[in-house]
Amino acid sequence: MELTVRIIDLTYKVENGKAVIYLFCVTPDGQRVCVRDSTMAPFFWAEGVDSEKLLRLKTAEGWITDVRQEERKLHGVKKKLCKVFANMPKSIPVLSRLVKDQLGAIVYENDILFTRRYLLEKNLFSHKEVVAEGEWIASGLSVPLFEASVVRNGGDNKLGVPRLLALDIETYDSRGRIEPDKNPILMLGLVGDSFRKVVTWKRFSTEDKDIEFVTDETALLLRFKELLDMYQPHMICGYYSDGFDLPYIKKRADVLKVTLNVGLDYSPIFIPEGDDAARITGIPHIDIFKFVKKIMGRSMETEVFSLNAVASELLGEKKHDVDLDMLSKVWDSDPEKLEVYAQYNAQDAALTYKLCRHLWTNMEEFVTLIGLPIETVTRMSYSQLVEQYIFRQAQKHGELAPNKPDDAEMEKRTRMRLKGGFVYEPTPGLYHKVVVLDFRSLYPSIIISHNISPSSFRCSCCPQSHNTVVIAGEHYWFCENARGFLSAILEDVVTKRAQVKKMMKDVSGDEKKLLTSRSEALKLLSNSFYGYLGFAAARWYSFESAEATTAFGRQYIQSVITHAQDTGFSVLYTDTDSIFLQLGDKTKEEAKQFQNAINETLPDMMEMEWENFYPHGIFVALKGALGGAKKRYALVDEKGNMKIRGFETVRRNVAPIAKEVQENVLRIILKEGDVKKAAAYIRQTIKDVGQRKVEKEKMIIFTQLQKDIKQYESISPHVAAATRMQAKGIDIGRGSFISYIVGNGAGKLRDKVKLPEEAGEYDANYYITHQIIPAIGKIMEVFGHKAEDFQNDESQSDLSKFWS
DNA sequence: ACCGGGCGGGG
DNA sequence: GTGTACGCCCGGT
Repeated sequence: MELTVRIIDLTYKVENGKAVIYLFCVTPDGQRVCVRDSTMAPFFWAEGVDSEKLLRLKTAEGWITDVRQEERKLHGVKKKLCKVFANMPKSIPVLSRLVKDQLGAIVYENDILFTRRYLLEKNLFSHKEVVAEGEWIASGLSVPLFEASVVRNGGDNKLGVPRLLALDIETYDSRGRIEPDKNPILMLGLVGDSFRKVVTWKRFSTEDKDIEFVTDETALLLRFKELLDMYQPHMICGYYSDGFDLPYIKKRADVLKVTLNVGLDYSPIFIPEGDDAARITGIPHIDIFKFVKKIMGRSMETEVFSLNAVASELLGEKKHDVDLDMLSKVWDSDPEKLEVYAQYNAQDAALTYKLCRHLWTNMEEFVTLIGLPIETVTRMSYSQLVEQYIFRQAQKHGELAPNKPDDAEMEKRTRMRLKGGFVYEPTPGLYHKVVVLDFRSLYPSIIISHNISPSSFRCSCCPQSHNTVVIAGEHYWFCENARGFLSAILEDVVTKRAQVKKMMKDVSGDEKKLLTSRSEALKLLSNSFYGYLGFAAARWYSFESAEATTAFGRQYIQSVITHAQDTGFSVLYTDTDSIFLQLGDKTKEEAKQFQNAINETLPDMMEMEWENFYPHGIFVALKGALGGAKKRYALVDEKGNMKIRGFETVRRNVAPIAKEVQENVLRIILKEGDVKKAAAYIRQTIKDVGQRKVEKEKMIIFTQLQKDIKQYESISPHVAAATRMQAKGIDIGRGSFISYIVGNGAGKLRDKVKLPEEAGEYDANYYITHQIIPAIGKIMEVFGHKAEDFQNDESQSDLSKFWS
């Protein structure tokens, strides 16, 4: 019979000396089943050795079972190879080493995980339809088992919405230390589809029917298994559950000698070394933290990936505000107060559940793009995603995967330094009628247009090619006849994305969300190709390709600069892929004509886009800053929107008054074009601050403690504030938010720090010289003002009256 | 500038 | 599991 299912997880076992694949699957109606396939043998490739010799090779555990002659390409070059089959996956590293060392052969693809090899060889994709031919057999698993003689790709239909369960635990902790061997799990929160539960083992009165009491920690662990068996999740998720929740649960089960055989094959939770994926056989586990940090983080605002920060940004929802450091004390001596902690626990699980749902389409798009299981894909870095994607395509094209670099090669590669994009430094000043144009996806489009690939680099057929770029006096050219493998793949990704974007125009709702996620996944993938080429550990590493990509990029932007100047535009600033033009006497229409003219000279894949037109903008010098010139400008468009880059307005540890003054100064200059008014406004504000007419609230500096108070060597203002908070009985540690005011008084800054509620008068002089002046100084210097102009005038003498 | 080491998340 | 994260920040030189 035939069975149509979607793979969600897979593993292999050795049975009677043979590797057997177990595919954990979901049927179209949501049943969990397992498909067993014992038809594939592990193999690797060998070059430069004959079959006879190979077949004689044998070790105690491993031997070669078969050798077949086949042809494959490496970087486009055809090779005659031996496909070497072995008795077991684990024999592969041993045997391939012997083949290399004793027989002098070159070996390829001898480090491919067996489950990945299986999916590649059979062209199967996780979460997409697969068809198995075979029959149901007696199952030793907790789900039905199907023995397959054939498993094949069933098309592009995808997994429906899976049954999901989020988990979170609260633990006893002794003075902030996590000691799973000593301290028990106090609460277990589970949230699923119309499912919510907190299990705990100390009784307190509550109205919440989702809170369930058990006798002790052992009972809590057993209840966890029961609930898993009852709910039958397709997947489970947690927040940093690879590094905390699941290892903790596993450890407690070991300590208490509880059999926690939650795997669908009755195996226990598997915790690897380090903080890699915690696994439950047959139930994929997603660590939301990992996926957010590695993949989604790039397109997010937050720099902190705590559950609270991530949930706030993505869901607009926060964790419950409870004092977690008190949990252990409350547990010991005041259990009636435990309810808030149970609610906190449930909320954490709920946020994790919602995040997983929110990010589902993003995760699934990557899964169906790469084809590997969700458990793997959600933990991969960009370069791994690119590599796995290339690997899958290589298979289709009969291309071998190049070997990973050895230690010596790695070292060599890490020392290489890439020259980046071209920056045309702006002259500080106020500018009017600024047009910004930028290249759409500059690097991907260059790689495609110039056929940049290891296989097309310095081909022998077109040395006179005009597809050449010169780097340090050397000619780099790429073939004009044969399509390079990597650039062809990348073109395919970009083309797919264009199709998806086209489709997006005609749909809405869930379908639109799906296509948006697909487009984002394809964009992230295509934008990562360039970085991948220069990534030291990459199989398809090509420093020349990476170098050529940035070199062509510099060439393009420089030619745009020249062209712009020849056309009579004044170039203000450029960086890598964007150019800022001053219109002067010219019109926007002429700038558009210029843009069109540039586009006519560009290859098809490349395009200069109209970013925006800005009536006014200022550019500020950044002398003395580390790392050379940085973007520091402010522009205002016709709708009045300000585009501000590189000013400290965004920084947290600056007083609101300084942010306010800076924003207002930029607004007055950009929108009203009145520098005198801005200067007058600054003088007035400084005067007001000097006379303390500006309210205290605007002087509160807000920051976060990066480590525990004791660990600070020097007492900076925020540490002094933290110490004061601690003295008041507030529990302060790493991550605590600190707010303070610099008060009037003598001595060092740290002696003047006051908490907002205890502060009397603020130190006006400090706020003027250390907050306001730095925020506007660089801007006003552009207009010939010196910082002292604002400090030495009458406001300062007014201020002096208040000095004691 | 260049490196070596340590950390993130969780309680 | 046919393995050995990775990128950033800090402090020292």
